Amino acid sequence: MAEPLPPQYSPQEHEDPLYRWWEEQGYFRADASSGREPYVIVIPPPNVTAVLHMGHGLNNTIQDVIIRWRRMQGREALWLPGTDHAGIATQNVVERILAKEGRTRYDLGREAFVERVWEFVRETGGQILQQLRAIGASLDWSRTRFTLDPELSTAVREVFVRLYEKGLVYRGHRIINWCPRCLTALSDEEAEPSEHQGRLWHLRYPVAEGVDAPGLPRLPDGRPYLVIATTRPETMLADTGVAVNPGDERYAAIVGRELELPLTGRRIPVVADEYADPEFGSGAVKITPAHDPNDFEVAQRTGLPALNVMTPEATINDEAPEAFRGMDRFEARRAVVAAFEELGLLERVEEHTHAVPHCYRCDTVVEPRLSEQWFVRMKPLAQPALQAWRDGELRFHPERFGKIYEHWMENIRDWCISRQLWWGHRIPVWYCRAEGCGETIAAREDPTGCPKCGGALEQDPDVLDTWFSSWLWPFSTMGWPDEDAPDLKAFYPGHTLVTAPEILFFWVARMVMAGLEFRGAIPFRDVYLTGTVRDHLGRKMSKSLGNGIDPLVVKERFGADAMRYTVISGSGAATDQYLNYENLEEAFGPGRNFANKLWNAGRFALMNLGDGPRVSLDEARDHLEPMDRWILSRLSKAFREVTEALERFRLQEAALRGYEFFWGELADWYLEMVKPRLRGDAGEESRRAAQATLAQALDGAMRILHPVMPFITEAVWRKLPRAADAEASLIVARWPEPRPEWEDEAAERAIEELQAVIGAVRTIRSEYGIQPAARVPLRVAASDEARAMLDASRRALRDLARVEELSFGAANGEVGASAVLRSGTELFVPLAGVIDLERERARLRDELGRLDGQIGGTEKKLANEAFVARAPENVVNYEREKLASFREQRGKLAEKLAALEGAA
RNA sequence: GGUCGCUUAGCUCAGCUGGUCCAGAGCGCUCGCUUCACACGCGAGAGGUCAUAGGUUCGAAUCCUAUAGCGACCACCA
Repeated sequence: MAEPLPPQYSPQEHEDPLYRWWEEQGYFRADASSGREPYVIVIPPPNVTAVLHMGHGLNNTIQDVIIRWRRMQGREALWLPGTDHAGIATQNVVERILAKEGRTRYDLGREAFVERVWEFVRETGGQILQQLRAIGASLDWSRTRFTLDPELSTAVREVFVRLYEKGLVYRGHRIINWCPRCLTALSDEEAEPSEHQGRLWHLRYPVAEGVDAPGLPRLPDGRPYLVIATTRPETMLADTGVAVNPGDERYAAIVGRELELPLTGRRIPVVADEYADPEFGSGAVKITPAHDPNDFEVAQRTGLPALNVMTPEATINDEAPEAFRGMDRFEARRAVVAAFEELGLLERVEEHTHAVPHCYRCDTVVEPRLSEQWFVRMKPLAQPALQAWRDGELRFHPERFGKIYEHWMENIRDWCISRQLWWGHRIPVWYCRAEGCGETIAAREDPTGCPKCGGALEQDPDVLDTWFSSWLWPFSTMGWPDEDAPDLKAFYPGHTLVTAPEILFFWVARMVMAGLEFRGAIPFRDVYLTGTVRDHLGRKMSKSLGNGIDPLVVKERFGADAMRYTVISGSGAATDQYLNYENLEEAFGPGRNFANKLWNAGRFALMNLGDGPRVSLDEARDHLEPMDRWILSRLSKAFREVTEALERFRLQEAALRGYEFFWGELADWYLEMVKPRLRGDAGEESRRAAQATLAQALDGAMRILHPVMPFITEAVWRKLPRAADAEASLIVARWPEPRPEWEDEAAERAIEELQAVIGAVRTIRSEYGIQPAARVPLRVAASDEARAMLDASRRALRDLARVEELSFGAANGEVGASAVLRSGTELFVPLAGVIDLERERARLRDELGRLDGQIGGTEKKLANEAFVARAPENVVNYEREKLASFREQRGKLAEKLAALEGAA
């Protein structure tokens, strides 16, 4: 037979055509009317501007493994794809492009800018979906969604209006996180704290003229003063009070009196509030209601006014003294400190490390700012979502994330959902402009006039937080709010969500809330949290560091299967994975090698299983040998273990178990043992039994490995002789169930004994340098049971251990090497005639002599007091270790020599 | 500051409810192999005080306590 296939698997040749074929055959498409039990995963929609990176590679491979497995189990499997419009992120990208043209979004105006973003999205958006095809993701492309699709926008609007009508959406003046660069509000989750080496300035506020303040320290001019501490001195310009603890004796006398706020000429009162901690600093705290959330609350309790001294860009506005107007906030900080110092009002400055929030999109320092925004009241939504977890309906993998979820849910705060952006879902709220009307309406359909007075309406200029559409994703993608939509009925609620722990609060928790609120059911039962892909130095992979790995480059060099195997076998749930971007071979070579191993098993099958239909196991049943029963037993157990691992979301374990079965059991042992039978050495019946078993084992191995390595397994599987009832494609082939009737403990023990004997003989061969081609005699002393097992396996022993002749009985004063197995079986390999004893003895004596010389030399060196005293400690230790190692080697050599010299 | 996690061969990691793990894999390393599927391979081997100190137990890498180092998340201490 001519060489049928090249000895190296070429993923480039097979992967994309296979994917196209699967897609054309419609295997990815879910049928809402099949009536089969569904299994649903909705993709965490990547940003529409995203390009594939390893994080996506990991996350989507995990989802694909799960969905492929469930599809093979016969479930109506739906994995729904789509992208997120990603408000700030996308707007920023387009603004940067405009900036290169020297323009801003304001130059274009709102309408033209939004159109420009759409253009950008249409041209370059969604390429990540194409890239997901390349790594084998079996997504149902007929159901691709985008968060700004008309249907999804309808859902967003419906939800907003419903919540508004229920009083769960409200507008209010609050301190929010403001990004002075993006010029928008951010949610608490979007303001990311990072450690910052800052300072704590202690400032003196003198009491107002005529206020008596016994017990306070005094300035040189005799006026008493209070000391307050701040990390943001520039905000003192907006102070409207100072708070002390009501129980603080030191300040009891001046509560209700006034202070003179330096630099401003304003007088501000001292108020009593629990917020002031007597233990911290001086116990007095400045209150800046417009620039700090806590101060805002204090002000509400104590009736202090709020004064805003900053523009949206975070420069000082006209509310502040003239000297500071127009300054940037950090410039103002320096100026304020300098002014205090000049006035002798700067008490002291401390170094102070604290967490400063930064914009998660542009990393600008966030400025807390008083402004009017829309909020969702979260407590009523959180309660049932928390209960779902407590009742065990919602599960996290790994479990510990449940507690994190609980903690967040218990301490949930209202969600700021308005954004001062242009790209996104416009807030469906209109204000009546008619004098004295003041009507505000939230509407499902654009209104034409004020329902109350008929006056002209103006729509709220803001858009909704991106996550306000994302939290509806599990059902907005399925036709909601149409409760009769077929997809919604068939595929909601779904089953599993796979995502990064970072967005547990942004997204996961909110989806659970939305699912319960609007559909009365949680959107998924299992939440699998992925780890982070890092480089070999433990850094997150990022564009700016240039330490990323492009999955498509990996695909090109190693194949998508190699990439998939690497990420699945390389990390468990919420466990970070370290990949060296400078050494892709190290990271992905093993996966490629494994794929190649599978390929070659396919070649082997082609050469040995013949062209006809597969020999069935039933047909061969009466001629199965122990090795056949062994591999079938192992196969059944692999089916069970891989399935159990998948059920417990232990994908890594499933992949490694499949690897071990295929390579360590099937390829290393069964394939080798069965070769003579396939050649026909043991007759036609034995040959057919071997063919049937091998076909079965390869078939099973391809099935359990398919979810992890879909391409190579399909490529191999379709080459195997076809069983009578074979499916059209491995992707829809039935997931195998354990076969108790195959499990055979006696066969397993027999083959284990055989493996141990072969291993021992190989060790002896290797140690004595016996020529590979040379065959050795073997004598075994074993229990009757072991003896019977081995006797039945003479052929395998002859081939795998290159044993000339197997006999049973003890050694009898002969020259040779012996070994004792764990089972108690003793074996003896006579060496006379196999190796040139005289030469081997001479060689060993030579080596012994050389070692003795080295040992002597080292001993002498260590006996030298001057050396031990003067040489560095590590050098002396090195010599000692060397000596120990020489002695060990000598011992082994002496043993070998003794064996060669035998009893004589 | 609070909560949680991690610390096992040179490297990256498995070891699930304590007992065939007198510790396993992959990579790397050493030695030997063009053995008729595969050198992206085959065979053999070296290499580990399971972070440290106590404790529970007949028995602990596995449970408990403390300590150290690393990491994550949360947090308004100005």
